[in-house]
Amino acid sequence: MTSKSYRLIDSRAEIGPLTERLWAAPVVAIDTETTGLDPYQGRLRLLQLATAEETVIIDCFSLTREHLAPLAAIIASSRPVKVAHNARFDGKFLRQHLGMELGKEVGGLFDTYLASLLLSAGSVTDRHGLEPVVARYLGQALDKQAQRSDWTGELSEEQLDYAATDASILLPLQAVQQERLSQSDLLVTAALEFDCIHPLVGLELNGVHVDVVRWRHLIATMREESARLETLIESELAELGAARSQLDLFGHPEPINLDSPAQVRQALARIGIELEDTREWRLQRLAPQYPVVANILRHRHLARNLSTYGENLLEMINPVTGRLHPDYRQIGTPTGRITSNSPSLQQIPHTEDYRACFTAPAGCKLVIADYSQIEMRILADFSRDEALLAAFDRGADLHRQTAAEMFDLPLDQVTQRQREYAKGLNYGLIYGMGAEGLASRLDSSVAEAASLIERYFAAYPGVARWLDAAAERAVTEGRSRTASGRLWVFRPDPADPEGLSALRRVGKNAPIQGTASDIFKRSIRLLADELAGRDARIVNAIHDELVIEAASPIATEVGEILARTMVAGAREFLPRVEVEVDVTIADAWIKGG
DNA sequence: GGCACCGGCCAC
DNA sequence: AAACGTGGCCGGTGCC
Repeated sequence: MTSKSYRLIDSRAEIGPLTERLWAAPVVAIDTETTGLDPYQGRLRLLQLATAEETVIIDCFSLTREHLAPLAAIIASSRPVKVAHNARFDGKFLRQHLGMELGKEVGGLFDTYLASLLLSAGSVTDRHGLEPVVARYLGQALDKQAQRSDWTGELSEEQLDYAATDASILLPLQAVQQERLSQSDLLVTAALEFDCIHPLVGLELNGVHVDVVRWRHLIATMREESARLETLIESELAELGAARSQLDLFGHPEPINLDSPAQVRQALARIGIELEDTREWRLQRLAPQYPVVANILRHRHLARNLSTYGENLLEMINPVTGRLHPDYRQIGTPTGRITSNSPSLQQIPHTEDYRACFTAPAGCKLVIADYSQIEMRILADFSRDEALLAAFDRGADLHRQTAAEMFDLPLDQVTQRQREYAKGLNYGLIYGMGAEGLASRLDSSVAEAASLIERYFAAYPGVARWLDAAAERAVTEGRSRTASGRLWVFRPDPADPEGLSALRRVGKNAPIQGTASDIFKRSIRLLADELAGRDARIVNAIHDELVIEAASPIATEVGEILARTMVAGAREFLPRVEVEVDVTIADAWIKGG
């Protein structure tokens, strides 16, 4: 084991010579130990650095930010390459506690965690903690027991051993993964991902500003209506003869729990409505006929939003910053999408009542930019469909155009509702929605739906060919790649009778959704570099939308930078199609028309 | 009391 | 017949 040869550094005199030696190394492994997971509340305890020649452990309780300052340039630079396992975590603590910017320069990082995710190519069973990754690529056992130990006091020999090994093991791991990435043609995607780490560190540390007063008001309004509906529903059910025979301790009838689908189903059965389940679409059909069903739907909507967003969201506000700092998973899906949780800012309802609560702080504006119909444009580029490319060339709004065709209207007579409808249709059809699915959406016959689909694909024959070929490839090759080369190896369940059709659908979707991720990540990096040095920062990232908080005087300029940069990011992967970005400048997270 | 699963529904 | 793809998250429910 190399771990015995570490050196503990706790005097500033050693930093200068160490820095000199590190500059000479081609690769430096880096790891940190902290007293918690939150960079705003936890402290940085140790900083470990390893090269082929040596492993050092720096005691961050003994040495200050000023003492360690000589290391900052190495941490930020592209050479030596820094290797870390989940560098985003270390990057947050390094920036917050030492003012260092891990991976600031393009090409300066190799993340063994992200590399593992890419190499696993969408496997849902592979784990990616350092221990399983070291086992997988080095065939070596790693003891992670000390990870959750107390790092606040005097450190034991075991803890220091652990800290040193965690860093030094990254060097052979990186070497093996580098080779595997090369063999699997994943180097371009890996570089794309590694360059995205530094911006995401910024994104997480920045967090997003919430108007707490407004949020509380929203919750209170919803609570009132929810309570009113509860009483109303109870009495409506009673009138219809669905009162429960069970009585509580005081002899009152036990109210049904509207949060329980089973109880709702039973209550409806007692008034003569037999349902397989109580999903929204079923209840929706009964709502016009039964006021009580409409009320149940409304109540469910409120209850759901209250529980998912309500008070919970306020509890996640960081006590130090007063802002929300979601955890992002940089490769959150096999297609490469970023996901976020605690809270997931990616699923806040799109209605203004919610979004208006996410605001720009005093002196700032929010600059909101999203790609216009990016997946349809990717499809146009991939398929080279002439009609679709031409539509984007002349700046057409594709969803509007589809609506015009469907409803047989001139373009300028299409309503917002019809356009929204057509949007669902565009995305539904390209990802394999069948005639049955469309018929139920349209409330039409299957034959009518089938002829509509035929008409749709006749208008875009290149699209039909490409989708067919993509589905076929998924079946014959069992894998797909995005424009950057991101790989997803499909592992269909052989026992699933619908497995083949599901595979064909995902074969159509994966390259498109995945390329959108590639583009988005490239744009994040380009944008972060453009914003460096300006009073502006990325505060939210939602698949194809970026939200920037910018000092009011430069908001317009930032808007222009956003549009230009996002188009440039897309251009790298889409040589054939026009790309558009919609930009809104506002005081809250509400997009303009 | 923790865990896994389910029905249900929000986003893109 | 909700099979149109990717997620996260909630409360209810049943199990250990």
